[in-house]
Amino acid sequence: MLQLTASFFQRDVLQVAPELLGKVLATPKHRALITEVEAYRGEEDLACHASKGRTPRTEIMYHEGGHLYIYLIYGMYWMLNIVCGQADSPEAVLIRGIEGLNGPGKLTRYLGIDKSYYGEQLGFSDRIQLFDPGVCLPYRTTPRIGIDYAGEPWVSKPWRYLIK
DNA sequence: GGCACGATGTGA
DNA sequence: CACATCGTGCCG
Repeated sequence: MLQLTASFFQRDVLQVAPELLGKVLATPKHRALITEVEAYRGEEDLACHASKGRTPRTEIMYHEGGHLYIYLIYGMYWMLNIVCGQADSPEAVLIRGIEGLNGPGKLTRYLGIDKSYYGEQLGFSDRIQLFDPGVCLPYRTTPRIGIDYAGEPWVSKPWRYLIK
């Protein structure tokens, strides 16, 4: 199976996100199909952490696609994101679900992903890789979860993608 | 330094 | 529905 590398992610996050469905997320101990993702796109997207501008936390989102953006939420759960797009265009895909595990916090706990993965580069890492089984799966979209605070139009953008 | 608040999950 | 639990952004 071919490994996904930088160029795959260095495109508009809205194009990359649906294509991530069905890709295989691999660590030394696990291997699982991605079933659900969400797109966060640019400083103008008030649901995107980059809407607060460039900070130590969001710094990696300003790098070119292919890096991992990891952050802690509710003091308990590590969120796994893949940076997309070109440098200085802060975009990322949140991995929300893998086969057999729904929920972004559950999958990182299961895979053992934490802050130490921040900035890791897909294609160069030996702790985490993404493979392409070469299939395109039918999917549906919905608004993103848990971002009511962002308000319109962001709360209504159909930027959550799930395998049908 | 202090404070409010989450891109969540669990259990009553 | 309550709440655990802590890094981050923002204010002072």
